[in-house]
Amino acid sequence: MSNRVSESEKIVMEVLWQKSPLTSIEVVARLQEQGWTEKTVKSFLNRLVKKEVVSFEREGRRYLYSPLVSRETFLKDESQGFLNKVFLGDMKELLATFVSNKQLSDEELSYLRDLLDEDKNKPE
Amino acid sequence: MSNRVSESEKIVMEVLWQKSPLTSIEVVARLQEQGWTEKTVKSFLNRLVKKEVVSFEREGRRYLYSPLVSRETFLKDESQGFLNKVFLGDMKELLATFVSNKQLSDEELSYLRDLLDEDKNKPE
DNA sequence: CATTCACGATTACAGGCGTAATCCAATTAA
DNA sequence: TTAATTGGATTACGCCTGTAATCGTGAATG
Repeated sequence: MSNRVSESEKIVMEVLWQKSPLTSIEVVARLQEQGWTEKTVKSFLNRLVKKEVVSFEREGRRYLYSPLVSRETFLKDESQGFLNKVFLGDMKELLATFVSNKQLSDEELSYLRDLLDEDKNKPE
Repeated sequence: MSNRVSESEKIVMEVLWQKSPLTSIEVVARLQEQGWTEKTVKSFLNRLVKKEVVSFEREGRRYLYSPLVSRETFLKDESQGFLNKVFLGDMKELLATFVSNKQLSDEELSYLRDLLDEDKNKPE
């Protein structure tokens, strides 16, 4: 099992989810525009490997890093955790909070309706 | 401004949101069933006061604690933060993740539809 | 009054996190 | 071949968190 992925670590994961495998230099390149230094990114890659959410294979003296968990799995787990921790598992309250409070644009609302309609017709 | 409320600290907030003001002993009472010791709860109350999310007033030698932020505000902020950090602000992806993956029961689905219908008829 | 409680305040301490700097071995350049 | 470079591994370090223990003071008790 793997330890939790922190907020900043997840930003690194995001890069690898976009494209992988990548060398550390490539990951650094994609992150330093956002103010991250090479050292910091390398540290994160190390921790992520230790946490077993990122793997690597040697390519000469470099490593090629890849995510070990999919973004979908990660998002699903995070969502479940958020629901449980913040909303005490009360899905309705979570939905109400997102839907009201104008946190949804008209377009998002209609998108959501479509989602629900699809879901309604879904077998099982 | 106030520092972030941690996960465990939020559990203490939850108690105060249910009823307040409460003395520390009362908060302890409501939490030790869940394995928290008196010392730990007191520490959390202290930190929450320092973080300016809980206030107190003296009642003799005791303190009466009250939340300074409402549960609604807190949930809304947390939701916004979650959306931004985990889903990179992509509300549609968040919704899709919750709606699909069978994270919604039939009842929650119909509740959500009702919410949307209400919202549709809402002025502004 | 002297001693003991009760309670909040202060201090503790290990592990995680953000953010690197330093170390070391392999590689490439001089 | 020796020096400089490169890249991962190890170490650092202060702040936050979870989880208390100890301190100090005022109150209750003997």
